[in-house]
Amino acid sequence: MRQSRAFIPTLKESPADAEVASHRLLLRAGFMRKVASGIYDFLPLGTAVLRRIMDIIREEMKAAGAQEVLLPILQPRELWEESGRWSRYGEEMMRLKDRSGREFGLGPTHEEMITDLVRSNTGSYRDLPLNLYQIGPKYRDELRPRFGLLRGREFIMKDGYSFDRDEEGMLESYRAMYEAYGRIFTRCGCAWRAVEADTGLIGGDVSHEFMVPAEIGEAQIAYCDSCEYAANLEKAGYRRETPRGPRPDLRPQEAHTPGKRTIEEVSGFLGVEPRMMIKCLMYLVEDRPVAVLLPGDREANEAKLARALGTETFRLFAPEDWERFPLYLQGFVGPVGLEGARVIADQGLQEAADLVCGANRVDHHLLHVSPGRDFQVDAYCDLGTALEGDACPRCEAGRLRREAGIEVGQIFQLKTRYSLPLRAFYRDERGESRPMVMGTYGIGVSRLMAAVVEQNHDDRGMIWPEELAPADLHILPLDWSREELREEAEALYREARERGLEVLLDDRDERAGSKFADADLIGIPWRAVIGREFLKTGRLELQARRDGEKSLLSRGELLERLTVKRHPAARGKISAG
RNA sequence: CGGGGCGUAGCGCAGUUUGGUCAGCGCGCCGGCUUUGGGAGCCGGAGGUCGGAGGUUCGAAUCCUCUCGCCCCGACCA
Repeated sequence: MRQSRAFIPTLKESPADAEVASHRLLLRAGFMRKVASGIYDFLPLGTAVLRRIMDIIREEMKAAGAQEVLLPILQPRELWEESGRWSRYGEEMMRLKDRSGREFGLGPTHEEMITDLVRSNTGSYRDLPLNLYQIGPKYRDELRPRFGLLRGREFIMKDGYSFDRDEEGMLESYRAMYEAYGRIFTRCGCAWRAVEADTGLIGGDVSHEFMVPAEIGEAQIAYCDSCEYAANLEKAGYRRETPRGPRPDLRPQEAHTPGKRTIEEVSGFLGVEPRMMIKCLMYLVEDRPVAVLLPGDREANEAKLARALGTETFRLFAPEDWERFPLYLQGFVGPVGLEGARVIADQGLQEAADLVCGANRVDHHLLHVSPGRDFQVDAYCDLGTALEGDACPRCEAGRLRREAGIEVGQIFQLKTRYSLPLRAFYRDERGESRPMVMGTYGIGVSRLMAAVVEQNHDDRGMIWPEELAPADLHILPLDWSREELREEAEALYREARERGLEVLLDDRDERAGSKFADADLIGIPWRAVIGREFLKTGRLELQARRDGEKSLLSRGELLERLTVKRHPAARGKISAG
């Protein structure tokens, strides 16, 4: 590609509304442009990178036995009624009507569509297993699109679905996808981590997320510094230490705590460590009050709470709830003598003794309280959020660490979550009808592109990993008006392309500084500089974008070196478009 | 949806408090000359219904009302 004719509108200044590196650099380097909140055009360079990511995905999917399909974005309401998600998906689904009033949704995901396709075209155990995937745009009307490609309303996604005869088969499909995902993210130049993930109430019981560590990541993960354990914070377990005070023999005793409502205030006032207190949170669960108990130093984890309660319709008491239930005194609620509320407690309190909690009387707390003896608990569950430094739930020695990450993929063991309601059945060897056992596997393709930039940039621009770069070589003749330089650049351009390299030739009549600045911004991994050195010695300068390392080479040596570096499989078929 | 902020040329911004030489600056763009290893200099030029609608006024980018869009924080989130 000749840069003079390429559509690469770079910007010297950052657009004002770009906060994170990937967003800012992708705009500045002319890879994309914003159309509306959370909606972007991909320009030629951005498209080239997406194409390379998709090529990697296609190769790995093919190797893992999956077949590519392409399903409509426009999905009829009736299908979503069948799975119950037309109403459940809520405002996040973009909806529209055709001229005759028929309703459609723009696909946020394709479980219904794929299940419909498979159920009506497979009937026998001989048709299974089946693993289908597609790559295309998805639509989610996010409450708050942000960070450019990291949370958009229209984005490119690879979504895949496996259909097996039974659970063992599904586990096999799941494992194959897990491994393929690891290869994909590695080839994309990412440091990544697979973590155990929450499935919500929808997706069966086992799920993994693939996380790319990044400061600006919206997901929080916990991992063990000693073993392989890693989990989304919503799911992360930890080994509990039971808080037991020195006097479990004493009976509860009231203490005057004037105006002390928070754990911190009471702890300071009474000189008791937060972990020796009972945090009592009032939740409104399906319109009824529930008391949620935790050790005083723990935050409640609402994803875990949803699982424990078996519903997602709950909220922490709001001001109007405190008014509606005047029996409960904000700041002084406690489980002892609490009336009219279910009580669920974190497992960490199960064997605890001699703690401090609210007395259900204004300005008073209770000392020497022991669960079980002084109050009843309806259920003990895992409700707390893991903290940095907690003991690992899997191994003896490990401590948990926390990290922020960008979720670039997630895989689910769906089992029969969709095949039952959508009646995707097959006949087994004995002619009996059985539901297909499914898995679903997603990769945020456009988000992955942004995640790669978050991990691969410096203050001057992006630094593309070789497999994803929009080109393999960037040729910079520093003075286009000098014929010798021009001729050498043209020769290199021609010969590099003959060797199957994708090349960007900066044939613009620009000054050296501008060419360097744009080249740094765009981030093609290898740069051939043709300038002063060539005029003096006939050598070219090969520079690595990542570390700036330079070597002086003849044209032939330079070509040889790059041809060897080039990944043989992924190149050469990208130039269309 | 709650809180905060912002819409003025392709991009970045000043001007709005106090209505009247306020249609401006830098970058970019076009033309010319000089330059040419890290975003050059000089000269000349094009480009804006000041987000939109309505109102107040002799007069509105500026004041008022409504509206649309965008960003940040929060709530929420396969």
